[in-house]
Amino acid sequence: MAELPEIYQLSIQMNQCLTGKQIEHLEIVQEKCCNVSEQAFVSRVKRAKVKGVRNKGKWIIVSLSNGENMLISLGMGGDLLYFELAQSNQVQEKYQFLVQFQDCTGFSIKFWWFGKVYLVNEQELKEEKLIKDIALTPFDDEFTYEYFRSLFNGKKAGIKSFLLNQKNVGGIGNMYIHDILFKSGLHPNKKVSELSEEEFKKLYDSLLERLHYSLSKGSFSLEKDFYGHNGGYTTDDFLIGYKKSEPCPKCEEIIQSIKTGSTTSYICPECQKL
Amino acid sequence: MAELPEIYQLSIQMNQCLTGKQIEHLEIVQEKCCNVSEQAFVSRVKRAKVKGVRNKGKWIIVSLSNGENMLISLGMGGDLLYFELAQSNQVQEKYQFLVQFQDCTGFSIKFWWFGKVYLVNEQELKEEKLIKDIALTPFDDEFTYEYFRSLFNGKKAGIKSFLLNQKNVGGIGNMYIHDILFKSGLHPNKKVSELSEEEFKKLYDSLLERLHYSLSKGSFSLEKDFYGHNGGYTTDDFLIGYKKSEPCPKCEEIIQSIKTGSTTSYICPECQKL
DNA sequence: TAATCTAACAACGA
DNA sequence: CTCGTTGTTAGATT
Repeated sequence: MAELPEIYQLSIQMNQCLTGKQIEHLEIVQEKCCNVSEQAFVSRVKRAKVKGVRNKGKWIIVSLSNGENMLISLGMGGDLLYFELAQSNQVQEKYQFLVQFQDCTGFSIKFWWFGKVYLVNEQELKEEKLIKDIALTPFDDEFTYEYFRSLFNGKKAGIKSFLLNQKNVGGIGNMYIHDILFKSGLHPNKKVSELSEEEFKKLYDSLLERLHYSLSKGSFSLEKDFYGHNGGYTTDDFLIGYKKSEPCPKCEEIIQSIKTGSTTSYICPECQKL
Repeated sequence: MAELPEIYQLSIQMNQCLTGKQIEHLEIVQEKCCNVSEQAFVSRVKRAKVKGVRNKGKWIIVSLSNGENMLISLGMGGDLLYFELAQSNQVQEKYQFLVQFQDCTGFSIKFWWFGKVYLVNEQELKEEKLIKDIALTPFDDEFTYEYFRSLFNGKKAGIKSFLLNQKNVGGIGNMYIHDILFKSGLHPNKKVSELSEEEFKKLYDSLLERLHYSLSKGSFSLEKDFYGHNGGYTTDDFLIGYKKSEPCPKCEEIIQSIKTGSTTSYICPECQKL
């Protein structure tokens, strides 16, 4: 449940808050989350300063002054929280990973289920298979309609499967997708090869509208931002997602939850036909 | 229908017959079969001598004195035939590829569906993706029972799918497999993770027995060897393969043909249970 | 009848 | 709610 709006917001906040800070120490509670040992991790980042923070798809990349990069994936969700020792916002009780800066601030990460913090240098950053093939996100400037449309050339997957594939579009997960498809009038299993130009345009617009709308409200209300504040995009803002058995806001038909491959989908059987 | 016995026999004959001969000219009728143009092919092999011929799985590799290698795949079958100009065994009427040596002998290839003749140097030979991952064949000395048994560690595929995968075992196709599995008492879809040690041993023995037996009879009777002679392993030698509706030689049950994935399988429903 | 690559998809594990 | 790996399947190839 940390998709593009949440991750994007986090990376913006982290970039503003952490840039320039010097790493003092670091704690790895769960070594399985990392690609290197705690010892190696510490020795490679100690005394380095944060050069900047950005996102790539659902990943957060913390670049350091010495060329190292911390790659953070929240997996299925979790809390990535800022703290100030000896201030009101203390370190969260449980966490798997923690960084503390010289000024006694820092951040800790608690994964909900699976998460990762990898350390890679500039060269490894380019080759790291977990992130190298992640596509542009709808928040990127280059994500124009022409670009979006061209992604589909020659493809045959179902539209939901296609959009969730991070090699096609970065940042979309199984939460915002329901409303994006509903607003486009598309069934999750509709083959991309069967979409009309009209449908592609509607899809592009819905995609941007839903994600920007959530971002504008501070992202999802059940996730916390860097400072521990919940977002303002509540379940009331969902159009049909997770609204099983409720009436469709357009046609009053009853919303259904169906199995699409290995994920669940919420659809209006009247508005989204195959 | 050119599997290990046929290909192995061909490569032995070609090695004996062609080694030392110097290439005089070459003709590519269907350029799509090749990875380089006819012009490039000719210039890279002209005047080179045949250093040796061997097989890798179902591929035939003709190595030349100048470091070049011709990689031949008969695909689903075809005729690879020796000729002597001005002798009784003339060039076959239709062919897609032909090599002629200085002594007015040569060979021509007629694919009946898809086939390939690639030209690669020593370096490319190691990297060529079409052949680099092909596993040992049951005719290789290193194909011991211990080796064979170790292939299955941690695997979960169905046994037929596993054996036809050239990355596991080289040279097996959808013809000999029917009798190999029948003789082992194994259903094609049985998971390899569920095989007993007894079954692995029986499988190894059946595998070697069936393939060596065919080779000993000159391989399959509906295929021609390098000199145009048909093999002596006839459909009468099949145990149950292609014998739909006939009685099982062991238990008299009626042989069935079933769909297994995208291939057809012949099984005795009594002797080969899931 | 037969071979293999590819894309898409399902099941499983971490 | 994730993503990678492995295996399966349908389609295409000249």
